[in-house]
Amino acid sequence: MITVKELAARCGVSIATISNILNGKSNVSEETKQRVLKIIKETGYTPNYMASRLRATKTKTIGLIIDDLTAFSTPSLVDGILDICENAGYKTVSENLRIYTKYENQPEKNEYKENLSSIISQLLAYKVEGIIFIAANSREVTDIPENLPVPVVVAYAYTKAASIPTVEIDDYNAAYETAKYLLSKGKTKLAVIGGAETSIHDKKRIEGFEDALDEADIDFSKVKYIPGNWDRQGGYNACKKILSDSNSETPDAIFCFNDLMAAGAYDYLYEKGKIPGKDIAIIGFDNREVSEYLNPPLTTMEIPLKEIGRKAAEVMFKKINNQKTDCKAIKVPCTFIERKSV
Amino acid sequence: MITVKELAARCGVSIATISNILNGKSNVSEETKQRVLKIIKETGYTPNYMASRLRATKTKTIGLIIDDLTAFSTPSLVDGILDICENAGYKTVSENLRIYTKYENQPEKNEYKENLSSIISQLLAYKVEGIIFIAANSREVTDIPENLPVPVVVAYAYTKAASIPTVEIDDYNAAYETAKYLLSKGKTKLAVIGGAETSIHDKKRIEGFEDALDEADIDFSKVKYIPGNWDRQGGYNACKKILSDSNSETPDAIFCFNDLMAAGAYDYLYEKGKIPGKDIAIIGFDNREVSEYLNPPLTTMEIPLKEIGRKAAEVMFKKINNQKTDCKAIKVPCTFIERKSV
DNA sequence: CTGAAAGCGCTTACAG
DNA sequence: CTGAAAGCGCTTACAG
Repeated sequence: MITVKELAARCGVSIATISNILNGKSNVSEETKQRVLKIIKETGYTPNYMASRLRATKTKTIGLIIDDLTAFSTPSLVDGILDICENAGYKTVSENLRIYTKYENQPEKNEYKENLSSIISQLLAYKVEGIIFIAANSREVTDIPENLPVPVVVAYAYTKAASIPTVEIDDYNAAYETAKYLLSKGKTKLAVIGGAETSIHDKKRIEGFEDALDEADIDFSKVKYIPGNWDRQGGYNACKKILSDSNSETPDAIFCFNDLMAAGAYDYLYEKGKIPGKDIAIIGFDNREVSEYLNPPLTTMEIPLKEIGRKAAEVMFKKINNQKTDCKAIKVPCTFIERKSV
Repeated sequence: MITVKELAARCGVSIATISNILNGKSNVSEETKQRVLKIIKETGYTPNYMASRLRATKTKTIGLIIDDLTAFSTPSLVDGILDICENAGYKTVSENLRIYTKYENQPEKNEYKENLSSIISQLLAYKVEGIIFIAANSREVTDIPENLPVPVVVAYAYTKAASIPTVEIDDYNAAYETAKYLLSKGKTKLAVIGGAETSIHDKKRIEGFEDALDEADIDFSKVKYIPGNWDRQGGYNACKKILSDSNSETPDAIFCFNDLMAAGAYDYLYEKGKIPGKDIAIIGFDNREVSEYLNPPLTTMEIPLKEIGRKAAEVMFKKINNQKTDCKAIKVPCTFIERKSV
């Protein structure tokens, strides 16, 4: 653990000069610069970020606040963010709230809010130049103060705060496209297994779905919508409800708002001796690993997680560099993955 | 961003007293302690870790070095570690090497080694009390110096360094149990789809498998072993090889060293009009999400990722507290998950 | 182009 | 029980 002081002694210069070289200041002669750089390499000296951050104003680091690392979406989101940050020569420091384990996935809990607020303070003390908040799932995030001294970007969720840009998936268009696809395959008797009625995803997707049907002059009011609680069992139950409703005709396609519920629909169909993709078309959402292992492989919408991460970081750098951004709410398009379930 | 100085002024005490209170020193009168604590709460003061870590010797923080956050195993490992750390009142600071994206998963690359070494320096500058290294997959890790001033623990991989404890899955026993299970189900013509011949996993598992067969007086030399490169396509290919080998009889069970390869074996069986679990028993490994969505649901071995994380952190705290540990290489047992594929 | 000095927000002996 | 002072390893005006 060699310090600037020792390094300076070794190089025969002052610590100020070392610092200037390390920070790319232009006021150092090429000669001493090279000499110092060489000795730095020899000694393996690494500056102590702790110390420099305490003093510096620009730290070239972004703070990451992570709702929960174990959310299936989080690692890829973070990876996309790191991609851009590293390219920009920025470091990253991350804090994991562990909302699943510690707060039962309830951001409205007081302990969660307190933790979040204390973590924001920490990050500011760290002199981060910006904060990216990474939600475990799409929701309205409400507890980030608007008057923070650094820019904030929310990834994978939404916020009403006008000063906080958000980067999300484009639920509306994803559902719109899905409906179009189904129609193009001659499916007209449609049903939807949603996540939860209160979910933002559900609302946006239903809008997109409805608009596509409208354009094709199909009566949207006839499509059955049953929420499936985002899990396999819920998908099973919803599928059961849809198929055993004797008041309306059996649908020829079911759009499930995630792959897990689609798998639940598969379960029910198989149980009834029906074959997904043959007797009834099924479409999923997320393109989780599971989807291509289902039988038949599930046609689904891929969420561009890494891309969302990248975009969030890009918006952050625009803000940091004071570029004009009219990007309050960026929507990243999903990618349709056609497999065998339609 | 109120500081000790302002806080001290507000409380009418010195900054030293504030510090003593915050660090639980016993040399402060109960009265002033309560008064200060109250004002801390009112003002929402949070100490600046940056500054305190620069000065303090005991920082109550553990450094985490993560091979790659996007490895399927990493989030749960980290979650287990955090569990124990938070219980112990320790914070955590993590660095993501991104070995997949940046070094093509090749730890032998020089850039990887340099990055690792610089990150270790950073963590030491951070005054972490210990470092936990979290591998993306099981391998021998070679580039952690033995003479670090703080204890190091390696999770999910192995190292020869005598001073570095490792926490891994118990491959030997997992395979031993699997073989026993297969035998108990009357399966005697066995085959194995391994990962890679050079893999530590393969070696240990084959040992366990062999010992179980020996005990049952079954000739191990007759079991076909084909490496499947850990992925679905490889599993498919390996299964094909096994079933089209005309020199030996068709096996009645195939043990695949991960779930993905088991899925590949499923693929091949279906292609040949055979039904996994009925015509040929298949067993997987990992208990990835995929396994319970396969048709039929895959019998497999669950890797106790969170538990490995917990154990690694526990060993770390033993080391930090100078407790005797004879735990050079801890093996955490896997959990057998019986489903429908045997 | 170079260096002496002040200071970032804390902790740690030490003196009282 | 309390506080003044030194110092952690840097960066930042500022003077030369």
